[in-house]
Amino acid sequence: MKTEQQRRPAGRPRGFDVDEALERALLVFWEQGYEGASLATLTGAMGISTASMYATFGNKEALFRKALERYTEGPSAYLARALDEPTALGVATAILAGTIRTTTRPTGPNGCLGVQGALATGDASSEARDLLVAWRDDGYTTIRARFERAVDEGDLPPDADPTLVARYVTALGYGIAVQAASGVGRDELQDMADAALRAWPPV
Amino acid sequence: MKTEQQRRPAGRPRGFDVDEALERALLVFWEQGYEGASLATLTGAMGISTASMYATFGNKEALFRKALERYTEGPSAYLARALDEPTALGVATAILAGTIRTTTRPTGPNGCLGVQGALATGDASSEARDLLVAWRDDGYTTIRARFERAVDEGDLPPDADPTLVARYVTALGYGIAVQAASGVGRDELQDMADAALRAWPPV
DNA sequence: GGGTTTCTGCATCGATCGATGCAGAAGAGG
DNA sequence: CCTCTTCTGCATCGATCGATGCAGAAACCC
Repeated sequence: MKTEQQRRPAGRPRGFDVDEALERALLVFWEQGYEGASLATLTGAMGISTASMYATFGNKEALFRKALERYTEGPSAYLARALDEPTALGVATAILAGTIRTTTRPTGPNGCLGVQGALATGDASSEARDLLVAWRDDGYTTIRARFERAVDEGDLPPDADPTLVARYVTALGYGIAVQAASGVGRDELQDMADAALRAWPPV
Repeated sequence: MKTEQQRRPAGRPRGFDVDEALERALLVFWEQGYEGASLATLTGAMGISTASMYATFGNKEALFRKALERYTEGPSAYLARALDEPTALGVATAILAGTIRTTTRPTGPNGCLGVQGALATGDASSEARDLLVAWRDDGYTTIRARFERAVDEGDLPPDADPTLVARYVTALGYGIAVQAASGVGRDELQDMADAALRAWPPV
């Protein structure tokens, strides 16, 4: 069994780099949201025509889905790494620090794509909204599972509620994202996060 | 000087109730956001024609502005009331409880209009986005001023930073709003808020 | 009831929305 | 070089976007 053998297609090869185009699209979705990002703006930033976009990615919703995957594995990868921290407090600290870093990058959009990408939408964009609801729920569930493990390991006290702790950290992360989208600076948010985790765990 | 004398206009009187129409528009904006709410959906929910909407409110952006004012004085009025609580902890508790109640109403949209109304938008809706940025900043500034007073009164310890405390409470409020928009239930959010304020103040 | 003023229903505006069709350009395989 | 496959540039699709013009309907003042 060949392992992901690159099948070389006949005919004219693609004239642009798919990864780079997707990155450009990601930045547009991140900054303007799913509904606010028009095809004209997207393809303009991607440097390709609408025909190439449809041939390569399918449609706007599929493009958004792939941009979100790229976001998860790129700017939002701090989450997966944070879960490897040895202690629950370390996990929470890393999550909030990563959130702050990603939502307040000096270059690039402020805020979190998973939050501001499609928080409230019209009927036409309900699929994108549901996609982000599932994305956020995935993140929460993963965090909660990590805190459940912490309770089992004795890292969190037996009376700590993983659900509650996960909701707490998640709420702080979302709150940081919204404030970052409003222009609040990195240092101020980090000071707040430090204080929020000084009393640990929340019970 | 007459005090707001109701000037009776000549001609055909308006055939609908302005307050009720604005309430309907508010609910649409709340649920679908500024960009997601089309004029057709808005006027349909308001029960009036586009001509009546434009004659009465101006345009979509002005309608949104008035809906936001109504939101501030209605569903979001808990904020102003919370500031009257005698202690800083009471203020924070009331803010979070009010946020949870408003963002998880059994009937009506979930979440907070000020957060999900226009968090990220395209260029065409940047005015609405800026309006909500200012709205959130207003709320934060008011809360911070209240905590500054609490420090002066000795209600908060001298080493407490009103800026940090206000950011903390605000972040939790936004986080609650995002989770409510994702469908998280009222009780679960209230348990989280209770735990978050058990260690008080954050320093 | 006449005159006046305002509101409303309908049609429609130009612009933009997301999405396609098509013909020619471009490059790989033979 | 020829053929074949794929990609790209351009034009354009129907639908919907926010926003208006206009004429008739309706209700107030006198």
